Amino acid sequence: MKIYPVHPLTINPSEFISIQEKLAAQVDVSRQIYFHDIQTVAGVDVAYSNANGKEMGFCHIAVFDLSTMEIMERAESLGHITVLYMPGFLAFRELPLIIEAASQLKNSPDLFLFDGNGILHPRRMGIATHASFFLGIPTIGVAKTYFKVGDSELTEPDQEKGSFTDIIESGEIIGRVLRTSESVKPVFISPGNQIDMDSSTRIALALTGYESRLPIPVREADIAARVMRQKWREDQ
DNA sequence: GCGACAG
DNA sequence: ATCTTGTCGC
Repeated sequence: MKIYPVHPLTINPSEFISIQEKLAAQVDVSRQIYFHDIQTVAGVDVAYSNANGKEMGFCHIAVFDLSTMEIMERAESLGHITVLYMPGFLAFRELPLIIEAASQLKNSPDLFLFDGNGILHPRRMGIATHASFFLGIPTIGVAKTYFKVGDSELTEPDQEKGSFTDIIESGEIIGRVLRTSESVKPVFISPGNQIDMDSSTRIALALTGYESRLPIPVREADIAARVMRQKWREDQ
């Protein structure tokens, strides 16, 4: 699929904030997207391996056909991770591998789901949002743990599947605490770009099965990335 | 200085 | 995220 060269993928940390602020001004989270409007969805995740001070990253992208929920295509990439993890700057750490894998996809998916946040971020520029500028396609962020932004407070949603509460900062809904299955830990949903909050919530819920609290594409990418790492270790 | 902290 | 064994609970 085509990748848009928004900016170099290897950047000096001193430029992280200015890049996020520049892109944040171009985010559009007003578009409604319905499940029946999309045919293929990609799940993305990165697994890591630390050895003698060196860190390797393994990225896997799994594309599902929504009509059959079968995997249509996969793409992978691996390489040394040079950027340290810092809350708020996950994209600069993982994007190089993600974009490398995405560029290998033969067909462009209709939507991307990420393990991490979208606009639920100090500068509304979580990894799902940042990635959308390179992909040119709607993205949704699905985080497993809460990333507190500003003075946003959490309200626990009901235990019933599908119930959610809003995460609000300065009057703006920037994310949702969503119970994807009854009585399981909730996930934190936020639109990445080119899609609105309600559509992101609906789609994330619709893509979640009984085997995991995570949407199936994200869960699949998570498992496959670990398999990549395991095979790599066996060859070392 | 202290606490918080997506993956 | 990753390092790691057993173990409490449905």
